[in-house]
Amino acid sequence: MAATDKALAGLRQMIASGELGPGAKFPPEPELCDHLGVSRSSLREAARSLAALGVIESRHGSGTYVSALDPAEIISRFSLSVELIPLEGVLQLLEVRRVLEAHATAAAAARQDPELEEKLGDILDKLEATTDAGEIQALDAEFHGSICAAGGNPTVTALTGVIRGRGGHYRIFEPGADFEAIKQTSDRGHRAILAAIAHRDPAAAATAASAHIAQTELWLRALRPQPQVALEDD
Amino acid sequence: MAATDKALAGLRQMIASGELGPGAKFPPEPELCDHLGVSRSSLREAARSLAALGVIESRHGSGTYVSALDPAEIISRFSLSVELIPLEGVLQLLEVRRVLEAHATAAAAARQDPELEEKLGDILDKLEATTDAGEIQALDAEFHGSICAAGGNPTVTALTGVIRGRGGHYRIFEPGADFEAIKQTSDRGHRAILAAIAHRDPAAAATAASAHIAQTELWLRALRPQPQVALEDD
DNA sequence: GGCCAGAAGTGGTCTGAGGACTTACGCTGG
DNA sequence: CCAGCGTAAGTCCTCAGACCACTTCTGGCC
Repeated sequence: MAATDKALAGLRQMIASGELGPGAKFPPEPELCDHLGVSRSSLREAARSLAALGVIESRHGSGTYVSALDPAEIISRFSLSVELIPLEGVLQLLEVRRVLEAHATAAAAARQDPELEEKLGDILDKLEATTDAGEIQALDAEFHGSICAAGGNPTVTALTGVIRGRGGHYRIFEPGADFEAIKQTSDRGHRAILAAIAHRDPAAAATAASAHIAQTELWLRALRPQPQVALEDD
Repeated sequence: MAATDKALAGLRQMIASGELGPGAKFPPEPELCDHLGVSRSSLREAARSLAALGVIESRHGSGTYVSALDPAEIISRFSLSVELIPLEGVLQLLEVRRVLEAHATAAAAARQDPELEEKLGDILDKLEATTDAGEIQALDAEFHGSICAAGGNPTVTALTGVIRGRGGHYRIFEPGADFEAIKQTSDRGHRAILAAIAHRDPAAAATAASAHIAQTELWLRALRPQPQVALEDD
């Protein structure tokens, strides 16, 4: 087995065996090198792999630690790769989002939470009042994200959030020929979701959310726009 | 910005900008170091991060390439981290699997595919005839995996597969007090799913799949067994 | 008791060298 | 001319050593 793979397997085994639980601290790098029988370069490359996957965290000057191993945090790491997926793959991911978000929206509707409804109403008021593409995207994310969070499963919230972020790179809401029509359809979809939640109707909420996201898929398939290339600074 | 982060951002930007598409080859490491203004160590650590996320692939002696950027392949990389998630997080993930697999099973039922039904029947015949834990797990994965594949969305298949693999580390099917009862309930659940698919009844298929996985969640919550610690060799 | 400076511990980065593997070229023999 | 093969170039992989940057703890000072 190659050196880096050996180090990778060793580090993972230390966690999988229970020797190191969430938040635990690894021995210093020189000690790990000795224990695993690899050079420091190879150990560090293996550690970078696990850090990229959200399994461990290196803190400069302090040490290397096992992460919380929380699935929501681990899934969030996927945005680094998902943001690079081409349109064809994004459409497959949007189906995942549609199914999961319909489920989460239904769960949110089953709850009795006036504060949530008020918050969602405020978001939609702002959303319907703006035509700025960036603001639309941010408010849309806040609307759907709040609903998913109310659904009660942080992992679902994280997964749908990553996919939503990827879709947002496409310029559906840039001013253009169909801007008004698209914006109105989108706004109506949001109101339908909120109405279903306010009526405590999980089935209607799921249907409304599913239809809303399916509409986004249709726009993407039809427009096939080029994604924005700019990446945020890390 | 730290050196490794600078290299990471640079590599991602080369892909995001469209300069390098799926399958494209990167310049040699020394050239990239010069271009990005970092040392080879830092560049290699950044490359390892992206390789762990399934975005790039380094081939010894050949070069470094952009991956196919296929969402199913990228999601498969998650098994490295998902396999380390503790039970509490696995339950959140199982809800994701339940929702997605119900959806995929419904899609499979909507198709008319006698070959699939025959294949699934054969798998269940073997599954009902064995009591070996490893064989049960393999056949169960083949059964559900075949159905998801028939659902038509490879990304859904990959995601459910990763989660199923994680759940399989728990020893539900180890011989014990409730082994017989659990096995019978599981077998009946599989037959119900197959029957719904054979009857071309998507709604029934979704319900059967959802109930089957929900049952697994209940067992996991009740038993809270310790996961097997052994990891497969890479 | 609180604050601050120094020291120890630890990860981050760079440089240089040699090894291992893949690929492509050109030679040889048919 | 073509197939087979060996060599050479190209590229990534691993190691070793040194130094830097950041965090944390300790001890003394006010």
